[in-house]
Amino acid sequence: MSQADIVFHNTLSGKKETFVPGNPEHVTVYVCGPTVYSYVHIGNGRPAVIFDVLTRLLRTRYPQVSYVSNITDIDDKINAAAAANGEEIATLAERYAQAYRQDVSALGVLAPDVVPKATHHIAEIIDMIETLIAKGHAYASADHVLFHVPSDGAYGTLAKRTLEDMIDGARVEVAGYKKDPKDFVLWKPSSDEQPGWHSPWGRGRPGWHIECSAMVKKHLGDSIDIHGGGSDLTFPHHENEAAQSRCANDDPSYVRYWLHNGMLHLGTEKMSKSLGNVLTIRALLESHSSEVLRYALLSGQYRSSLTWSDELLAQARASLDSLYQSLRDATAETSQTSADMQGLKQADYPDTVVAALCDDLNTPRALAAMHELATQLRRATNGEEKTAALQQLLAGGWLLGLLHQNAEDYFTQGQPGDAATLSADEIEALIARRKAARADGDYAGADRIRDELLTAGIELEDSREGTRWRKI
RNA sequence: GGCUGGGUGGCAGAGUGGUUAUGCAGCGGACUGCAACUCCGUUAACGCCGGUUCGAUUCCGACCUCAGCCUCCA
Repeated sequence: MSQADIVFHNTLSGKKETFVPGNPEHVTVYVCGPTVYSYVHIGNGRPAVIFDVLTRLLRTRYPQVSYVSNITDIDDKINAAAAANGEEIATLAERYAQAYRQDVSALGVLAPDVVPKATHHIAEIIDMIETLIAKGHAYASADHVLFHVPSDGAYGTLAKRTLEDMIDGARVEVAGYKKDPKDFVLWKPSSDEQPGWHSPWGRGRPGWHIECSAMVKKHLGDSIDIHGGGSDLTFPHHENEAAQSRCANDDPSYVRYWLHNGMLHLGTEKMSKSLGNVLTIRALLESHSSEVLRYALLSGQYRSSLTWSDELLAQARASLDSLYQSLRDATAETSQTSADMQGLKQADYPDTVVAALCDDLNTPRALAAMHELATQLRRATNGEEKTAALQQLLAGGWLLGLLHQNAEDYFTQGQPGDAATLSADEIEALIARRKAARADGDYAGADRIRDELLTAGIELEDSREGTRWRKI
């Protein structure tokens, strides 16, 4: 019984294509991470979460998946930030690199197999630049090394624009040392204050794009299956990266599937560091649970833009609550969470969720399927049905990186920013007093206690088994 | 200006040439001392104008409009 093909929208063709790995025994994935000179914003979290779901899916199907996601730790903005607060450049970059790992880890993102950094790959970068020069695709000029764009016949095929298109509204600086205005920097000289490494072209540092080419080659090879990143990286970053790699590697199929996620918006505009309209993950975690943030990120298909707002977060929380509510009813006797569902057989993951994800990571459809599974679980009339539905729901939760908390804890521990101030013991004591009042027929007194709790952010749910509570 | 991708019910967001997801919210009912939870039922949509078709939200064309990239950006 063969299962559904995985289909991805490939930026290269502009179409959905069936995913056929170069080597089904070993699938290779590379995703561009952030440049670390400040805390990352929630927009940076989107590719981290999306491609986390991608690798979770791939790993249910392929025996080996190598996932590499870099951190850019050499960049003029890093230099500027370090200079601004009198800090060592490497210290600042490392501090924010660690913060990035913490932030995306909080979003439930599993660590990639390798998280390479540009500064640890200077030798590989220099090697690749030398190769490009030797093959006539790059040249040294005025202490710089430049990639000669017209030397690559395939240039522009990713971003789908011709050289003529680019000359039209070009805002490129016309540096005198460039043979062609579109030529871009592979290596540039450093002043004494700037970080630099010795090279055949003097002390200097790499340009932006070459690090990814070098790190992909080192960790995954000359040709890989999937390369992901934000849609704003398509041009020039990925176009340039692809040009470098295919010219240096003699392999025209540098990347078989290019996947680009859409941007997060704040209001009508893209969330962007340069515009300054960003919400850091760190700040959001002060008033929202990390899982709500992840749910919100998954509530839109990854290629579309997603407008980030308080309403989105409120709806994400309400929706996640409803999934946990069905788990709470079902998991009284088990401590299982989705974290226990890693590494199941393919067939043990729910078909509907898998099918949605196989269709170009359609996470909104996958979430819809999760809610349908939750409904099945609530409707289950016997233990067998209930167990089966529970397993399905939790297994789907694993694929999406949701439902890893114990349902009871989810509701009683509350979330950052909740109004609740009472301790569990105080709440239980009030519930006991209310129970006594009800037993005495003192409904007015019982309701007073319930209202008091509600004011304190605690909602009660009565059932035959007793009264339970949740923070709201 | 060039290139790319959108405009779906109160909100978010899938999908489809005819039976019209899912979540939140709303409405009616059941349950409850009353609520909450849960269950049952239910309202409501496809930017605009043409075309193709027995039939289009779905295909084609024009238009309006929004966003992204063309500079650092996930």
